[in-house]
Amino acid sequence: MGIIRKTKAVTTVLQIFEEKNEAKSVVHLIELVKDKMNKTTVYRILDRLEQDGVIHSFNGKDGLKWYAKCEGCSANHHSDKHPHFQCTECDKVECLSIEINIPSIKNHKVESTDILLMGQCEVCCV
Amino acid sequence: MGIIRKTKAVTTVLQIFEEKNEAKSVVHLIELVKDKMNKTTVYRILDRLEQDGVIHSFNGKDGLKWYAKCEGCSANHHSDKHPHFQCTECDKVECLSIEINIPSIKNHKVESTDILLMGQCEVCCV
DNA sequence: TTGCAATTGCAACATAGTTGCATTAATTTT
DNA sequence: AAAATTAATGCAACTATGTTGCAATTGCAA
Repeated sequence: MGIIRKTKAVTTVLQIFEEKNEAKSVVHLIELVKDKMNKTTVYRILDRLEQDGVIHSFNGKDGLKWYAKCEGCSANHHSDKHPHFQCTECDKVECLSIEINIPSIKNHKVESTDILLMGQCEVCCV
Repeated sequence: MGIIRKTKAVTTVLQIFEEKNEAKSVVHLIELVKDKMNKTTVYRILDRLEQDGVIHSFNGKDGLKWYAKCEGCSANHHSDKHPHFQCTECDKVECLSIEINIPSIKNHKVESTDILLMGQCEVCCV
């Protein structure tokens, strides 16, 4: 169904994604807005925004759900194909615009991929 | 520290992995042995087996933790580098022995990868 | 077989995420 | 501009996954 009404809560969540082009875990998001809304609301807003293709989700290295807004996102073309990078030191997650070539696998039909690269980010690399 | 004693519980868990070369989610494993041992024990045995390199773990598409035993596993060479394939229809997970080439990323140091391919397996492909 | 440390069971806890339902607030209708 | 409609929210209770402390048990070495 997606977003129908632009409420204060929706605006608040969207602002967080617009401020910085960085992925956020749901847990972190809930913490960020805990004075302004209920955690249930956060979960529901994220669902709706994802259905509308405004943001996309993926799993972090800890198994937690992360969300990010990025260029590739739109209602039709859910950009669930690009890889993500999570820093093992500062935990920051970035969307990568690189293409990773997946060889075809015998008798299998690959429909989507979930690729998380881990290591040291620009800041922690030093 | 790893496995020191070969208890009944350890044997039971190992048998499950030896029977069939297939990955299992922790939830499924707990269900399989729920008459024989406590869930805490299952978690602890899996931890120890992983530390010994007898099995390895990774995240499934649902964010759940999965474990598998496979050729590449050993105490030193924790084969956390190979990709996995999860069927979107029957949920079965397989270890893939293919190599996926990761291009180098500017100012980042990639240390490990977590690659899950999703689609239809051999059986569900028809 | 005895003793000790590893292992297990259990209960209680922690955290992520979901559900039902009454209330509130955007948006549409009049 | 007020009323009506219904999406969105808050709250409490719940489910599921996973962890911890501690007492009881068991594997193994001496």
